[in-house]
Amino acid sequence: MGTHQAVGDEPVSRIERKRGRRIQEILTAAAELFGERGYAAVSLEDVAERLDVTKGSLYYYFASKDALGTAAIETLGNEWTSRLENLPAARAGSPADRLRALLREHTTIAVREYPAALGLFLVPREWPQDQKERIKELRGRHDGLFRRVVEEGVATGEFRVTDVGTVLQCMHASMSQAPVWCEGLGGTALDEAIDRLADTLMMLVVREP
Amino acid sequence: MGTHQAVGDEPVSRIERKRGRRIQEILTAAAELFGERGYAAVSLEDVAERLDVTKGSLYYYFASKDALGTAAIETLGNEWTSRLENLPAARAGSPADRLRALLREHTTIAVREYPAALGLFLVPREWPQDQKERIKELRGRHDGLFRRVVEEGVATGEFRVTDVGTVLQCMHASMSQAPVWCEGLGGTALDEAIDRLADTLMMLVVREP
Amino acid sequence: MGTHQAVGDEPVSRIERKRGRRIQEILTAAAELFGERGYAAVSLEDVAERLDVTKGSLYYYFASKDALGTAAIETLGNEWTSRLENLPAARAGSPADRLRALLREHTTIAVREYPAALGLFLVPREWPQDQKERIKELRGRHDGLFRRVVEEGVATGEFRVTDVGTVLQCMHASMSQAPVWCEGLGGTALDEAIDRLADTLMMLVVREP
Amino acid sequence: MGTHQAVGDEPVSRIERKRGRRIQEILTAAAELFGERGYAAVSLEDVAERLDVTKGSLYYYFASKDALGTAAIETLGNEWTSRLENLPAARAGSPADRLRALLREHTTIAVREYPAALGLFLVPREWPQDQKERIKELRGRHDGLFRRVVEEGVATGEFRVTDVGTVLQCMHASMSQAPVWCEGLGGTALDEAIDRLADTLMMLVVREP
DNA sequence: TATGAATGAGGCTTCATTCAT
DNA sequence: CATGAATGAAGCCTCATTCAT
Repeated sequence: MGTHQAVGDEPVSRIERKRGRRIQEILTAAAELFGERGYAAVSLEDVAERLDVTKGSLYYYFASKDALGTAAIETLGNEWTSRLENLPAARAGSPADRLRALLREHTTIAVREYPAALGLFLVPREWPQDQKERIKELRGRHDGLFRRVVEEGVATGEFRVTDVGTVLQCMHASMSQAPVWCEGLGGTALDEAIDRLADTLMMLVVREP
Repeated sequence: MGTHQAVGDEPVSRIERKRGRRIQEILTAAAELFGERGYAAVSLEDVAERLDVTKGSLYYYFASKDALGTAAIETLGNEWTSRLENLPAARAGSPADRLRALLREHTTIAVREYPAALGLFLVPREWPQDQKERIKELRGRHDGLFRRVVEEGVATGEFRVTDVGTVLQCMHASMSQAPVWCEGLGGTALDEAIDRLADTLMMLVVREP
Repeated sequence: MGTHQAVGDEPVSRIERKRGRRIQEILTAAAELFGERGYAAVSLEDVAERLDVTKGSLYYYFASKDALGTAAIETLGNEWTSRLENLPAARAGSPADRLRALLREHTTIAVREYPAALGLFLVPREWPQDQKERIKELRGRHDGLFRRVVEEGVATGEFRVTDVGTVLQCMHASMSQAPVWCEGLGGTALDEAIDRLADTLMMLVVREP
Repeated sequence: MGTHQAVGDEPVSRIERKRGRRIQEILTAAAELFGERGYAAVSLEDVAERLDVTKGSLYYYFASKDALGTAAIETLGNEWTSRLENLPAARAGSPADRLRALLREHTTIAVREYPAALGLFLVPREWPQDQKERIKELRGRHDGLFRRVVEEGVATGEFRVTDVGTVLQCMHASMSQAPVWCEGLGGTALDEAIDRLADTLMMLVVREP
């Protein structure tokens, strides 16, 4: 049975496109749920219910819960990174402007669209060993984005940092927790909170006049 | 009978002291495991095994897994906070010195002694509602320690911050992730990593000359 | 998904009819066992074994042991009452004839078909509170059958009773114990025992010439 | 260790008398609880708690829960029977008067003092096989009391019955359920209910003028 | 493809029982 | 005698997984 390639590269036939779309739906639902409650606390029944299908159907697309989990993270990570990569404000301007844009966008996505899914990257503790590797890879690519900007700022003398790696870790950790702090906030208050976070994190690369 | 009071005030008789000690053993083991893998991913079997007893025995001391979880967090949080409160270097000197001392000690405890337990405070997502309240309380007391120093520094003009609340959140989030980054580090490398983290986080309150 | 509605109104599709049949099988087995040994003394393992399935399967149809218990009683009670309601001999003739017919049929069902299940109605002591209400309702409907005949007999002067309610209670209690006395009896002896019981209970409404 | 004779004949030494008294306390508590909730639903913890001792202590007096159960029933049955045997009104007068006195007293004990314990005799279904035998014996002796009076009444022509055995069964069954009907009744209402029951059951031996 | 059904392992919890002190 | 502690089997329940249709 031609099953379980899951996240293939390019769907070709109409039927495969449909399959690809279905997979995306599943992954989206799964990512949301895993993010909301954590991997262990989500059952396939939960995922199936959100999609209005039966548990069994999921196995047509994914070989196991673990496989679904891995793929969900992967999809999520890729989409996220792509959005940051394609953010216009992050591609031009001074390193400071670009970094702030990245920080704001990243936090906004976290808080607005995947209010919980960020925990997935942050807390690989509860994931099976297999997935941990995958997650680290994804984070690598993700971090690369920020790293390039920071290093460029350092190179141009615009930034001054204690240690690039540590700074990036702090940024990531802080943004990942944003959905938790911001729980319950909305509208303007939320925007302001995001701004405050970005401003605060910019302090980590600050170069005083 | 005399079961399930768990975290009583002060044990009196010899027998009660013994009981208290046993409870502490259990709580330590539980806190470690919950911290390592998350609440949902830890079974009572796991806890029991680490203590080399049978599952059933745990129920002699705790009425349920939830009760054990709550107590584990509570104990851990209290001990942690106490240690920070009693840290000599955190009680005298300039706000900057005291803050750095707190940051280093907090991170050291996290990395060295409870390499995993910090996640408990950080990720309340997956905890039953009951516990969430408790965790928030504990964090409040914990955060208060840092907050006082930061606010004092701001008052004296020694610190300059974007926003006290946000700064504290970032500090906490960052330190909580330290055990994950530091996984595998040891000896001098570990000390240096902790130093780097403290230095980096000090940037958040920096007052330029 | 389509789980746990258990005792729906009328099955429609073929698949739902099949589900309904399965549910009935389970309920029958459960009612028998609960009746034989009492609610608390029966494990789902017992029920499953009698059906030659695994414990877990039962949860596909019933959300809990309590739910199964409630449904078992409900089904049993309804079926029982229906059979009495539709008994030809209980719908025509003098009250005395009809009452004796009811007594005999009721006892026969108890002894022959649900040799044990009667205890379910009789001993609500050990049932969770929820079920107690349900049981009382069922008994109400059930008792109504007998009550109508007795009251009619009293109205026509054919019967003379001390107190209708008390008489009904005695009848019910006595018939419910019949399976216990009759344990081991068979064939003619059993028929005679049932006759004797009916005759004896008729004494409770006797009107002397 | 000289344990587990449990219900010995005559205690001799002071120490054995004390032991005997303790045993009686335990048996009383146990009988009450078993009667209230049924054998399976009562834990030794429950029994111990009512006596304000620890579970373990019970094993000094009884070898097992089953042994305790058997002994509890035995004690209860014996006491009950003795009280009926010694009832003045049941030892003199016409069979009718004596029978009515027995019925009333029996029901009164059931409802007033052991509001639930009667079920123990009535529903041996849920008891381990061992106990069933014992219970049947006890019931035999118990029934003998009623039987003698009924048979005497029949012999003198004062009573007319369909069948002595059946009549006795009905009486017993009906009285055993009394605590259930009477649940919630009190004072005069309770007395009246008991009277009604006795009057109703007297119908079973009625000899019309 | 999808579903309804079933399975079996594992998790939480209770409880009769044992035993050192 | 009595207790505190521990055990292990058994019970309820969940859930990932499989499979016939």
